Amino acid sequence: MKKVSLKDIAAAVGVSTALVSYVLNNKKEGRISKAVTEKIRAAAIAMNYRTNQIARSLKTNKTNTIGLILADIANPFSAALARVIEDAADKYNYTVIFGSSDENPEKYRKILDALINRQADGLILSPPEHAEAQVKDLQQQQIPFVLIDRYFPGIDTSYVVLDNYKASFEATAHLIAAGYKRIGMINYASSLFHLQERSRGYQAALTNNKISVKKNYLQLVHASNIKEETEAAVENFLSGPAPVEALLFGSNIIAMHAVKYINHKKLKVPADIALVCFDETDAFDLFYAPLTCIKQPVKKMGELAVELLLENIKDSHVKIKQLTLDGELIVRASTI
Amino acid sequence: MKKVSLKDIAAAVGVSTALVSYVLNNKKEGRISKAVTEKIRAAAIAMNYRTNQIARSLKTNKTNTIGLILADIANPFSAALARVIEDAADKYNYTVIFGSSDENPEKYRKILDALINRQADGLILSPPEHAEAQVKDLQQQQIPFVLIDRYFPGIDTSYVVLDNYKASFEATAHLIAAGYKRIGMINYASSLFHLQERSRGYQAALTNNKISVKKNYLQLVHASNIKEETEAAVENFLSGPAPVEALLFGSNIIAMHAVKYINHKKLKVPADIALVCFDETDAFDLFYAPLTCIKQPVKKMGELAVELLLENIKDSHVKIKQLTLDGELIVRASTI
DNA sequence: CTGAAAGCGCTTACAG
DNA sequence: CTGAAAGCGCTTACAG
Repeated sequence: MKKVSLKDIAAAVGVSTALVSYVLNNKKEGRISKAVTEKIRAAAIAMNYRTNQIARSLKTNKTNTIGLILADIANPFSAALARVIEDAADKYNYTVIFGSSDENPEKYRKILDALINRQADGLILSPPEHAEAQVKDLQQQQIPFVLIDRYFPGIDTSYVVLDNYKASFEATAHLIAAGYKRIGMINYASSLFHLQERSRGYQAALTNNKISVKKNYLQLVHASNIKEETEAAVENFLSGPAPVEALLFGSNIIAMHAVKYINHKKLKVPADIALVCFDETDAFDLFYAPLTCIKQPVKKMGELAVELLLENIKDSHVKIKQLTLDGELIVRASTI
Repeated sequence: MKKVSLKDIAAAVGVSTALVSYVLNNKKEGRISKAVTEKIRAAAIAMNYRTNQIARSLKTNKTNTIGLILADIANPFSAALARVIEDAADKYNYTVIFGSSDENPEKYRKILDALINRQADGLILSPPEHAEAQVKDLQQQQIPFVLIDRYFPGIDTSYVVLDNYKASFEATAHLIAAGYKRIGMINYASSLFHLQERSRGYQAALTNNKISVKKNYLQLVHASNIKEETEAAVENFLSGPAPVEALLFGSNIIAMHAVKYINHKKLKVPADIALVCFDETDAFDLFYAPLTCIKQPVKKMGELAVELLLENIKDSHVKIKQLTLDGELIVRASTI
C-alpha cells in the first residue's frame, strides 16, 4: 500500500499540489476559497494523509530534530536528563534522537556523525574525554550545539553544567562542620574538567579549614574497572594507623560500589564512617542511613540546554551562553 | 558556510554527481577507474563531505531509523530496555528516535505520529491502555512494528514479552514453599494484559496450593496516585485480625513505595513480612534485606525486538512472531 | 568506464 | 484566488 502524497490529494480534489500544501500548512489563510480549503482538508483526512517529514526537511533544511549524546542512557542521571530534554524538546515540537557514548571517544564520534548526517537541527552533548577536536570541529562547521554536564575550559562554547567545585566544596565543608577531620574522597581518574573540579572543591574545603590535605586521601578510580578499584580504595582508606572518618564520592556509581563494600565489611554509617555523594539516586533511599548527597538541578539543566540550543538554531549569531548552576546539598542520615 | 554536496565534489573533481555517488557508496566497484576513484575520495575528505541522509532517505525510502516508545525513559526498566535496543539497533546501523508515553494514550498517539511522519523504518512500542485502535491502524498501514513488554491479546501482532503469568505464579509459589500462608499482592489497576497476568498468576498459585484466595488480598493501585494508594494498601494488609505475612509487588515502583512505608512503620523484613517484587532495581541492593525479585530478561527482550523488527522491515510478508520469555526468580534476603 | 536525466515528496517565489 | 515550475541532495536505471 503506497503512502498517500500531496499529489494524490491534489489529483483527488482536482487542484495543484501547491494549493494542497498551502491549505495543510495553514499558509495564505483567507486567500484560498473556503470551498476548496474544506475539500482539501476532507480529502486529506479521508485518505489518511501524513506529511512526509523527510521530504519537507529536504526542502526546508530543517528536521525539527535534536541529537542527544549522553554517557549512558541506563545510568539514572543520564536517564533523568534524557527525560527532561525530551519533554522540553516536545514543547517546541522537536523530537530527540539519542545515543550513549559510554565515555568512549570512538563511539561518541560515531554517534555524532550519525546525528549530523541525519541533519539534526542541533545537538546537546556530554562529550567524553579527548573530544576537544570534535567540539572544535562542530564550531567550525557552525552546527548549533550546547554541552551539558561538562565542558572543555579551553574551548569557548555554550554549556549548562553544575558548579562542581562549589558543590564539592560545600559537601566537604558540611563534613568538616559536622566534626569530621579525616575526610577522604573517591573520584574518577579522568581528565574531564567537571570531575577535576570535584576533586579541587574537596581539597579547597580542607585547606580552607586548615586541614592538611593528605595526598592519599584522594583516591582515583577508573570507570573501566570501577568495582574493584573502588573497593580497593575503600580498603585503603580504612586500613593503616589513621583510617578515614568520612568519605565523599564523585558519582552515584562510585557511591554504589563503595557503600555495598562498606556494608559488606559491617561498618556502621555514620558511626564508623560518614558518607556524602554526588547525584541523587533512589538506590540509597532504602539504605538504613540514606546518603547525604549533592542533588543536581537536572530539570533546570535539561530545560536550559534545550532553550539555549533553540536560540542558537534560530539565530546562529546568538551569543555563547555558559550557565553554571548550583547543586543542592541534601543532608540525610549518613552524615548526622 | 554551506554544506558540501555531491555536486560540489563532482564540480571540484570534474565528473558527474552519479560517479561521486557510486564511488562514495562503493557501488560498481572495479568498474570505475582507480584514478577517478582516488580523486573523488580525496576530494570528499578534503572538503569534509558528509552524506545528507535526509536526501538519501527521500530517494531510497529508507531512513535507517527505529522509532521507540516506552512508558518513561526515566524508569530504570524502560531505561535498561532503551539502552539494549540502542545497542542492538546500532549493530545493524540503525539509529533510535524515542519518546515516553507516560502511559497516556494521547501522548502516545502524538509520539507515534511524529515517528511515522519522520518515516521511521519500523517501530518498537510499549503501548498504553486503550491503544488497541492505533495498533490496528499500524497493521492496516503496513508499518513494521514489534510490541515490547506488553501486547493486546485480541490483536495478532509480533511481540516480545515476559511470561508474566508464569513469573507471578512462581514468585507466589516460592512464598508458599517458604511457609507463608497469608500472601497479599499489590498490583496496578489497569486493563493492560501483562499486568492482569501478574494478578492471575498470583491467584492461580494460591488456588493451586489449596490456599483460598481472599478477595482483599489483591489490592489494586492507580499509577496516577501511586504513593498514597500503595501506602493505603499496605496499611490495609497489616491491619485487621489476619494481617498478611508476605507481599508480592506488581512493579518496581510499587515496591519502592511499599518498602519505604514498611520501613517507616518499623516492620522487619522478612521477620514481620516477606517481600517479592517484579523487576530488578539496584534501589534494593542496599536495603538491609535485599528483595527477592523477578528479573526480566531485558537484554534478550530488546535484542529480539530489534531482530524481529528488522526481519519485518526487510520483508513485510514475514510471519508474525510472538515471543514470551521466562523471567528469573532471584531469591534474596527478603524471603528467607 | 562514465554521464545525462528522472524522480523521491515536499515548499515557495513568481506569475497571472 | 490558483497553478506551473524550480529545486532541496541524493540514487539509479539507462544509454553509450
